[in-house]
Parts: sequence; structure tokens; C-alpha cells
Amino acid sequence: MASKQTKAPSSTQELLNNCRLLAGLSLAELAKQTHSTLPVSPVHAKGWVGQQAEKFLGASAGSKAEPDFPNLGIELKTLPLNANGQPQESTYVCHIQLMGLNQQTWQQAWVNKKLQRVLWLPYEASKNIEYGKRKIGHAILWQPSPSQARQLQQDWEEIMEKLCMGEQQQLSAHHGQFLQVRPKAANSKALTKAYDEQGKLCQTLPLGFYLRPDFTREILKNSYLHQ
DNA sequence: TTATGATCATCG
DNA sequence: CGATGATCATAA
Repeated sequence: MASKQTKAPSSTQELLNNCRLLAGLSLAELAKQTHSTLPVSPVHAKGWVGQQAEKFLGASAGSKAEPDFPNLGIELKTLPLNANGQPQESTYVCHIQLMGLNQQTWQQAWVNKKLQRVLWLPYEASKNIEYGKRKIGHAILWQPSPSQARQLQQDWEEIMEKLCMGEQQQLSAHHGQFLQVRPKAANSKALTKAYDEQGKLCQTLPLGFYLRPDFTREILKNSYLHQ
């Protein structure tokens, strides 16, 4: 008998236990659990599953730049799976502060801190399945392996080299093997402050860090091997 | 506006 | 048909 969870978990074990209550639920059932309405169209509810998962699991609400479970240092990410059970989209990690990125090390980088411990919550996102009938899977608590951490740092350094030179205009999603940079804004006309190549203040398209699907596919694959 | 939660939709 | 660039919703 599952019931609505809204209290922040005080331990990792409690969080994982709560995740077991979610496993196997359809999105329609999730809506009931969180006393929410199932969106009619996912087109206008892009972050809905993630937000309901936060609500159910007691993640700290809002848009604060801190982990979803601050006391546990755990970040929650939903992982949309295609008909073959593979991640079908990239994963947004965080916004990039173009104004405060000089002399940052990988250890200090917000994108790195966010990826220290991630609770992945896979769910069926195939459009072959009616939205309300798509089911949630078993959560995976993940930490980057030494190899993964190395790969991420390598991508980050390549990207930061350009960002710190004010070359954000020349950056595209083509850079980085696993970690990439893409626009993160309401639309293509949105602007945020940055420095240009001459070090002058300028306005530019806001960017965010994303993980390519290949990276999350590997996480999912490894989790099966360890079950 | 800056953050969070992401997926959409077009193009190569 | 996968990836890139664009877009949608919400909070503070």
C-alpha cells in the first residue's frame, strides 16, 4: 500500500525504499500519488515526470542550484527510455554561469559536483505507449567510475577552454564526447551576460551542460550487470 | 532573469 | 533516424 511521500528522506536507504514504491507505477498512478493531474499532452509538460518524482520522493522543491537531496548529496534525474529500453534523450545537467567561470577547476565545477551521486529513475517514454500507461522503472544510484570521471573531466576541459576565452559563439553541441554544451533558454532569442573574445561584456544565448545518451546508456547497461 | 524540470522538432 | 538547436513549464 503505497502512499504519497513528501517528507525529505533522512538517509539514502530511506530514499531507495521510497523509490521501490515508484517502481512499476504508471504515470497515471504517479499522478494520483502526488495528487496531480496527468497532463493531456506531454508537449506542454516536458518536465512533468521529473517534477512529480521530486514531489513523491521529497526532494527540495524549486530552482535552487543545489542537489535535490542536499543532506544526502544526491541529484535526481529521470531517464526516458525508448521502445528498446534505452535512453532516448540527452540529460540536462545544469546551467552554465558564463560570468563566473574563470579559473575554475574540475573539482570546483558545479557540473562535476552535480554528477558525484545521481539517482537515475528510468521510465518508459516511447510514443508507442499511451502517456498515462508509461511505467516507471527501478531507480539506479550511480557514482562515476574513475574512467567515467576522467572522460567527463576531459570534455569539460575542452569546453571550458573555449568558454574562458569568450568563444561561446563558436561552441556547439558537437564538442565533447559525453558532456556537451547546448542552448538552455526559453527560446533562441533569450540572452544572458558574458564576455566576448576581447574580454568585453556582451549578450549571448544561455547555455547548459548535457550528457549524451551514449553516456547514460552505459550507466544503464552497467546497472543490469550488477543486479 | 536565472535557475530548475526536461522533451520537441527539424535537419543532415 | 539520431543529434543539434529550439522550445515548454514553473519558481523565486
